[in-house]
Amino acid sequence: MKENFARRAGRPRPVAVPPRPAPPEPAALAAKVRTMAPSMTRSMQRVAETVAGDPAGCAALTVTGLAERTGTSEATVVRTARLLGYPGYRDLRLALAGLAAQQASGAAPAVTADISVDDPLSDVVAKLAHDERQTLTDTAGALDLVQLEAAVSALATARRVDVYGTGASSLVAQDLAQKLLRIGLIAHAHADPHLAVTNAVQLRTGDVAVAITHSGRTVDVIEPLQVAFDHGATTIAVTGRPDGEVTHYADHILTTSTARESELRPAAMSSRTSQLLVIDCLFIGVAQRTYDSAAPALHASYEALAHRHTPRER
Amino acid sequence: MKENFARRAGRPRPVAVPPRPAPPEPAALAAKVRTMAPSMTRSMQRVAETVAGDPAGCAALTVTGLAERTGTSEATVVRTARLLGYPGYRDLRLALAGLAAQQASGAAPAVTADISVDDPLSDVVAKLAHDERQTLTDTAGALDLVQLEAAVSALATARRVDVYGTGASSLVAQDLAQKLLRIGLIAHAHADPHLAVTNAVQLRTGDVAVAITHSGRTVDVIEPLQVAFDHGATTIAVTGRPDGEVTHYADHILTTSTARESELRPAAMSSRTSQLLVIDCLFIGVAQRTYDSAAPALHASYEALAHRHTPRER
DNA sequence: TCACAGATGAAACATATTTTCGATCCTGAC
DNA sequence: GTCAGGATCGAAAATATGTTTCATCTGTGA
Repeated sequence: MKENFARRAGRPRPVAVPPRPAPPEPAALAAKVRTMAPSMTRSMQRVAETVAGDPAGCAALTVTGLAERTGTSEATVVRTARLLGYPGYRDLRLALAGLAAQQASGAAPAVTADISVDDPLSDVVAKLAHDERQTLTDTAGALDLVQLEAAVSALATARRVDVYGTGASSLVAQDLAQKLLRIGLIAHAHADPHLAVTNAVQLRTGDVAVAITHSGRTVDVIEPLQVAFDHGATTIAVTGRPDGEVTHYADHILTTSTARESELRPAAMSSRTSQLLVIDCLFIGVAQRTYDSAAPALHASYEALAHRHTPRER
Repeated sequence: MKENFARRAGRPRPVAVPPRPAPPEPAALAAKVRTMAPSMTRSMQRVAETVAGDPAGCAALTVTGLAERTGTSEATVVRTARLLGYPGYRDLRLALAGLAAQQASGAAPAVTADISVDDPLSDVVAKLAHDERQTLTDTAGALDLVQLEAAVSALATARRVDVYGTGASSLVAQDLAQKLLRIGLIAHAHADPHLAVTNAVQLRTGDVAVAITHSGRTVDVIEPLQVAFDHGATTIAVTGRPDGEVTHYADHILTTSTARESELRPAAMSSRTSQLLVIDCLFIGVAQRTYDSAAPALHASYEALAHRHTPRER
């Protein structure tokens, strides 16, 4: 377009700045259409209305397509675009795409409902993602930084770390243990309650036991924690119920948040997300405090895994 | 080429999914760039980064302009657009305009600084939560619903389900298996690659094998999936690399998103979040389709656990 | 070092947009 | 009624833009 002017300038014409009275608008396009409508010719009005009525659809059309759809010609479409303040149809189209995107992103609050049996998969995905995001926000907001700090300090200096979790929480427990192992700590996750208790007996002052239970009332997790507590270990509870029985034997309590649940959305989902966030915070905190040993350890474990991958493709 | 490989592995596969199911995304473009970046050539990466970094600016450029700005050629720009899932540059440009509009209209601009060694814990919590939220949004936006639907259908009617995952992904694999078991499916997670292969041999048509690997190149996971594939099972890959080797043996590919990573924030974190979301979607989808048997099963497993909790307090 | 596969850009080619220009349609005067 | 003058409009030419081809280049493994 710049080029157009340049080339066209076959005649002297000094440096006259083009009129350009209206800068291209972002989204107030419908308004513009309404203001301009009276000064438009019939065909142009048809184009303008079509465009204002279905930005998304029109953004997908070429000049020719839009001309056909409105029963006019390409020239008219371009003229309309000019009248609306754009240098040409191309730019109108771009603005249209923007408008469509805005409309689409604005029209997404309908996912707060519960997941039901006949929801299409697209809704399931949106709702799940939304819920988990909500859970993360809640958890992060409710985390007690003082408790977290204390828990991190205990872990960072621990001689040995035991983690207890059953059912869905056992995966979280394993995750924590795996991560701590990777930065050189001696950590173990116990899913079997008997072994957990057996091992808890070994713990003493300076060791750390972590119990992960959403309900705060899971016997299989409370028992080993109590044993560890009684043997002098520092105990940490990660639970959704800061008043649950598990907290009786916990030096530090980290509260995970609870989201609304339903038949199709069992507790495991959002509580797991919440627990994992807490675990990650613990891990990063510990890694920071033991950075000198953690960094090489992380590197080493990465290197060790490399050969388990097929050679690069590309 | 994906399709080629699948076919080459030679076995009568009835209805293949349409070759180009990837629909152009509206706004989850930065995410797409990140997932695809590793499989891009240098010049293409330059283009992708430029585009992701300044959507508004790039939307104003023509192919030639963008080629100049990135120091590449028009051909490369078009190739990049194609790789990102658009039919051509024109459509990428349109998407860019949409993205720019969304960003401009107050949508949260990415303010993610990296986590560093001396961040206070409060920052760590906030950054982690923010990142995971971002990951969820990206994953949900990039999930291919057609593939998801197909995967769900396969799982819902499966005689038996095997899930493969190693390292951090093994936890996700276990999670999926646990969940499916709870709604009455016969599912098993294999962390040991030998046992996984041994068991994969048992699979046949009507069975389903799921491989979970972020890198898409984890041998221990690819091998059992290939065995399952060769034995006629329906295979599903949950991976962050839609072009990884694992996809050669996958009937359905579910792409997890990749977030920026750093020393203190190992891959495991956001990829795990992403994988779990996908897993949950699969689970809910299956539960919906098998509702009549799933609902009582869920209830039964809940009841069975009740006595493992201490009697209600308060 | 060589051979090869893949990456890259210049230029040919195809498509989309803009402009030109003549046909048509309206309006109002006679 | 009809005719002049001007506004409106679209077909098609002219131009810009996007896409494809193909030869060259670059890096990699034997």
